[in-house]
Amino acid sequence: MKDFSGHSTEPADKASTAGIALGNSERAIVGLVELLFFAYRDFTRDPDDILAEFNFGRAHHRVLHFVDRYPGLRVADLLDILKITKQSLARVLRQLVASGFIEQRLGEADRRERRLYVTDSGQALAVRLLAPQIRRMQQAINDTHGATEAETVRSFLFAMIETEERRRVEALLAGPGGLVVPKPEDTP
Amino acid sequence: MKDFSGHSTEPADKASTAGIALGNSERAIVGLVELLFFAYRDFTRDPDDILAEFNFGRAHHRVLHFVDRYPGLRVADLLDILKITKQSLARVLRQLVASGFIEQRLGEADRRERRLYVTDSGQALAVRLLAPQIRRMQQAINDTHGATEAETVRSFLFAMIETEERRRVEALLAGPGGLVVPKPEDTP
DNA sequence: CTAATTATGTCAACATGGCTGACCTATTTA
DNA sequence: TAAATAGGTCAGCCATGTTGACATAATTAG
Repeated sequence: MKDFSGHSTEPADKASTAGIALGNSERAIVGLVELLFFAYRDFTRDPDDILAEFNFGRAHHRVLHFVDRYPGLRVADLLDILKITKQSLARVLRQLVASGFIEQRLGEADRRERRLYVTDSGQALAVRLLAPQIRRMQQAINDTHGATEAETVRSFLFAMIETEERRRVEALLAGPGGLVVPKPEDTP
Repeated sequence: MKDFSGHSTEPADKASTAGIALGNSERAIVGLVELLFFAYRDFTRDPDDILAEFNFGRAHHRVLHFVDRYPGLRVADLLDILKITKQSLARVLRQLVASGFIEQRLGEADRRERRLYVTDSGQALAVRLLAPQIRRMQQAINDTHGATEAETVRSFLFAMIETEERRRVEALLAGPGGLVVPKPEDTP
């Protein structure tokens, strides 16, 4: 293992901008931060191919999923869940309704509301999109065995990563020097 | 608790599209899938305000972070980590170099390579962006105590969610009926 | 009963950050 | 010397986020 970076040797004392410096315990956490990135990267990748068949994107997926899971959801509820603007939601929701995956019914008690429900085809698509994510999550949980808590979390997040990618991520997280400098013998 | 949805009563048998049906164990996993969504939603939210000061977005954050953590990274390595195209990377990388947050040096062994390094200001920004994520992650780990593995993961993901949001997320995950139908007494 | 509030929708314009496809320059390697 | 590799660049497209302004219908408050 080479110590070449200049960053890894200094304890990030230069972080004067916010008055924050990284200590040893903080640096240990960074690996988890990165694992969460990789986990989410691969987790969201699964449904994208299916969505492409319908010319849909992730925004459609999110809407369809939550309407499927929580039938009768109002637009306001969705805005609260997704934390996006009404206009952004309207665009994808309009397409989902036009495509016959979601339908709107007037609220019985309050007729200003448009309660959202998936149609049969909407439910079929929702389940199809959910399936690979459940599979990956299930496997991640199963792979997470016999460990203390931080290790459980680490194991869980790692198992969320695409199988073929794990080697590389592991190498990367092995520390600065894991991925970079592929030919250390050439350095003069 | 009311049973009103029509979806929650049926075990999603209609998922004939992919030949997949959700069983009870699968449905139990869906909550984790949603927790991961909420966790990542709030996790990525933190640095966005800081980035806005510099007219940067998440794409800049990712590049800056990985270059900070793994100094000497090559463009090809970044493409592999981020899983985006060369053109997408080039856009944000160009801005980061122009703004003086990242600098490029020719590879010593192979002079086709442009090794990437953060400047002092680049490191300062990287640390500043990382700090709230470390804080949240640290707290999520700390809050995850005394539990079996699936519960540890659940606890971990839940603790990743913005504090004020947890009540609502908890209510939502309490099952169909948790968030929707706010006035059940009005239904005829 | 009128006025304010609420739920929702819509138009227009803009920014970010993905993508494809084509093409170019150095440099290294076969 | 030719091919492969690392990287850059231009041009255009698409998805999805943003603001701001405004409209309609229904409910609720005074």
